[in-house]
Amino acid sequence: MRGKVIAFDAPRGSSATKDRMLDAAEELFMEHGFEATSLRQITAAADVNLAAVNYHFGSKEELFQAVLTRRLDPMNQERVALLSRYEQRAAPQPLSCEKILTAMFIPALKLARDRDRGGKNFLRLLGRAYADPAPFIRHFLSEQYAVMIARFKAAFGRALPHLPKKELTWRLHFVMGALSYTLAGTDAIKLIAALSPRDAGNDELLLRRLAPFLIAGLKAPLPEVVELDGEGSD
Amino acid sequence: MRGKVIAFDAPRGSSATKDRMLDAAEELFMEHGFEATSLRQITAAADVNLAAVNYHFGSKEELFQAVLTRRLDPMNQERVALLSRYEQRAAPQPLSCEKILTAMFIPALKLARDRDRGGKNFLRLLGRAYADPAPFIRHFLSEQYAVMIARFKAAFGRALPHLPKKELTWRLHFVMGALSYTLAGTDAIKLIAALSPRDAGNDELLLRRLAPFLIAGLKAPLPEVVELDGEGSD
DNA sequence: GTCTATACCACGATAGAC
DNA sequence: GTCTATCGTGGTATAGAC
Repeated sequence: MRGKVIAFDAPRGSSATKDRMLDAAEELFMEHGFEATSLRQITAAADVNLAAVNYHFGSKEELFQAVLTRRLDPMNQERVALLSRYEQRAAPQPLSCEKILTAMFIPALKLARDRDRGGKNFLRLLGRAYADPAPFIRHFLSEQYAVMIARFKAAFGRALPHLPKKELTWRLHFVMGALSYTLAGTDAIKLIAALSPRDAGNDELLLRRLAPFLIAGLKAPLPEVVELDGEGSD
Repeated sequence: MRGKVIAFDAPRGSSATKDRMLDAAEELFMEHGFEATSLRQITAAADVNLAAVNYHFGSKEELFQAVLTRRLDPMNQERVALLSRYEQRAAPQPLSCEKILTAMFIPALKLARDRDRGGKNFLRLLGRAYADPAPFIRHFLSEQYAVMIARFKAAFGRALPHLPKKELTWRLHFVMGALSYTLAGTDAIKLIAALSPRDAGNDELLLRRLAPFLIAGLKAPLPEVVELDGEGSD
């Protein structure tokens, strides 16, 4: 049973067991978060021994990273590829903010719709991870996103030439924050269900509402030097 | 529940112990998050016995809620009070989005600056809690925020009369998300440090950059063809 | 190389002595 | 009110079976 009988030219040994662990871990991490999921739950669900996690991945943290990388890496590569395709098509003119944001959203949507593997709940896991206090998660994600973010930042810079670099950095940070938070939300899911029950679980609607909000924010006038607390109560 | 009636001006014995626990818990929860902080750390820092947490608060979860309530409740009450004051002053005209957002931000800033109590790091804890997967945290926060959010939603509704209610609900969700995420971020802190080292730890600058972004998003044009029903909404 | 059984220490919670 | 002792469960490490 747990022998890995691999037909054909399947790669060396580990893949069947490792994949079962990754699948089980992904599902449980999505449901309960990182800290609240125990290795005993994961290994029981995957029908492997408790020690298998440590053998194949080294630790619970590394298992978590492997779960994220498996889908995140291809998605970010696709984002960059899509952006490049759009740019070549529009050349020599720079892309619009709308188009750039589309290049970010479409691969995320594609992942959300891939029900076979992970499906939309993976985005929730990702959004949560993005706000997790654990230092190893933040560090890992910022490395995963570094290349993609730099690429999109350059594209937005061309689309918004009047915007100082500093300001663009901030606004991209806000964009990523709003996106992560929105995708992470159980709140968002409840909102969809409450506002239009027929569309519950429809991430496309969610992103279509988010996009104009973010684009307007990116194009917003520069902050004025106004006293925020110049309001005289007492 | 263990009803503990606190006297008016003579919080005798127990209060000191509870406050020490709250202070220690706040600091440690801020640093490591809820799950990653152990009661043994907290009780050691507060110099009380391990069982004291369970005696005074009932559980780790209830201690966490007590930590949040202590500062969150006054802050949200202040937000509502400030909004009412602005509205009375501007009557009969509705408040601008800028002014409404200011009423949200100022009490947060005030809390951030109150170094004696918690200081700015409390906002980080709050932002994290807002994205935490634990159901009890989400449930608790949505109750804490319910009144305040409803009040501000009505105000924004008057400021943006052309915006359908559904859309406003979504955009307020995005606003809260971006705000929480931004305040939660260690990333944001690093960003400040990287972009303008002299202003590291200055939350006011952060919010002053965030405000125009959010206001533009709130005023953004409606998303195209969102309704699949074909029914006119709102 | 893979996998299993098991031991280890830290965690949250609680009962009962003082 | 406070403390000690203890229980069940958590992540991790390792010795040895296949």
